[in-house]
Amino acid sequence: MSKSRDHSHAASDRRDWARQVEKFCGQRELQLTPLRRQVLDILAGAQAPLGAYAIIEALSREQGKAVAPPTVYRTLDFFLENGFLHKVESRNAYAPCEHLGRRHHGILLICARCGRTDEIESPRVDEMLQETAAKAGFSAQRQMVEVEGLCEACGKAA
Amino acid sequence: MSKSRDHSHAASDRRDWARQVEKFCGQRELQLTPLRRQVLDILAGAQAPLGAYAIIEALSREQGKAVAPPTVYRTLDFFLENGFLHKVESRNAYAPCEHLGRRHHGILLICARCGRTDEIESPRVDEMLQETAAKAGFSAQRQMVEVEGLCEACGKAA
DNA sequence: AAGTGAACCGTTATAACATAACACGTCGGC
DNA sequence: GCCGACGTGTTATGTTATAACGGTTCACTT
Ligand SMILES: [Zn+2]
Ligand SMILES: [Zn+2]
Ligand SMILES: [Zn+2]
Ligand SMILES: [Zn+2]
Repeated sequence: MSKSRDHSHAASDRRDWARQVEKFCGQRELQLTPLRRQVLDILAGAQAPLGAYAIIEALSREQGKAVAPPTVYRTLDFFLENGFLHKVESRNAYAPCEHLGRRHHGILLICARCGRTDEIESPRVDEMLQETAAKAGFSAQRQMVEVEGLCEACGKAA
Repeated sequence: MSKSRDHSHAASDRRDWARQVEKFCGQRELQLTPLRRQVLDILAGAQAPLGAYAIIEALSREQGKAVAPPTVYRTLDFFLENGFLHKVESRNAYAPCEHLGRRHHGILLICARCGRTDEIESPRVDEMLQETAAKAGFSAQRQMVEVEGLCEACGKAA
């Protein structure tokens, strides 16, 4: 079934992500505290990027008591700073980085129908973007590329 | 001084934008009402993309009484739907489209220092993005490309 | 002329997203 | 024992966006 390079978003992928984050934290001496692990699991268990408040709700359910926004935002900051997560700017949501450990600019493919995202990398796009910006006298530092459309599954369904 | 293709963001550019919007509304029988014209002028008078609440404040000042959010958001929707404005997703702000009348995906260059934006077009980037997405089984419909860095002026200053 | 519907705008309230500021506990170095 | 770094809890607030309802105008119909 699975080709060498697929974009299936199976639960196994996300579990993999969680394991890799764990590994990275070990390597870099970052503290993967109980709270962080809990948020990690919530994110790993989601099929699509979650908003901060969705995480707050999930966490509150699990803990049986209300969790306040700063608690979750701090955790998200930790993940973002360490490159474990990308913020989906057009949706105010947070998606696991699918290329952990590689220095990269992600390109996010966002399905308009099912809401799932896929992250791809393209050095060529990155380069061309740099160049194109440079032609306008602009020196690029950071880039955000989000593409909305239909994922493979939803494309077939439609 | 000015080359055939510059990105100066002079006040004249933005005034030009306002005139063109006016023209388009005439051509397509879109109503450029007093409220819309007022918002248009506020946007045209800004040096950098404005947030909705900045527009609300400007409008409230001009009208001498409080203007409520829906009033402005509806106006923004009108401009967005007709392609007069781009939303800067990474900043929750709204920037004049610098390529009115052309069907295009804008690439926004956002200066981290002065906050101004420049919109450029690149069919090559667009194509490559389409292709790259297609390779992942994804059919792209809309794309948001935002690049943060230093504009020409700020680059020289630094 | 009265009736109808679309487009626009005002108004109130609320939802959704995000951060400031301060307090407390733990742990490791000194 | 003291200190500072780090992580978390808590309260309050700031920022961005939309829902829902009402009223006016105007073009079009009957
Ligand atoms: Zn990534
Ligand atoms: Zn889909
Ligand atoms: Zn444009
Ligand atoms: Zn600048």
